[in-house]
Amino acid sequence: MAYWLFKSEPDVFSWDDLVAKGAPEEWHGVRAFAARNNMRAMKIGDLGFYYHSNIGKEIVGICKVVAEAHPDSTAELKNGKVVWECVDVEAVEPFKRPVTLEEIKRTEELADMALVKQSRLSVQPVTEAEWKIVCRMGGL
DNA sequence: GCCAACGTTGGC
DNA sequence: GCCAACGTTGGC
Repeated sequence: MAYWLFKSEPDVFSWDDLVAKGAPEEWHGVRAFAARNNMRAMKIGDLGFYYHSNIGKEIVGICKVVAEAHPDSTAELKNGKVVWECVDVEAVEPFKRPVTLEEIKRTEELADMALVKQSRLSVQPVTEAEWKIVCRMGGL
């Protein structure tokens, strides 16, 4: 099983919105190849952190992949072909306390996280070691 | 296929 | 609100 990190601007679609929905959410709107390729690599059951960008700048909970990559219904075709894809995710569990970007930057073992190194990438891989450390920081 | 220009993201 | 970083687009 692999671990990931999903970024969302909370004023567009927040963790609370995902919880309130109580159903799978299509992770549409990603328009970057690196992020799309990460989604293509996902398998059902993979877990991901849910990160609030811009507002909060913190990891607030854990979600899970419930559908593998499929065409993004909000994207236009290019020359009749699908370019952008997305997975479906569902809320699993909130952090007892959010883990902020600032804390992550202060933590030596997390200095290599994509969140720090490639701040613009909206769907990122997370290593198992990073996953465990952040979960502990989040009170899980 | 390269690379300059442009647009967007996201932290500060 | 600014600006740096970086990914994409499009001309050549």
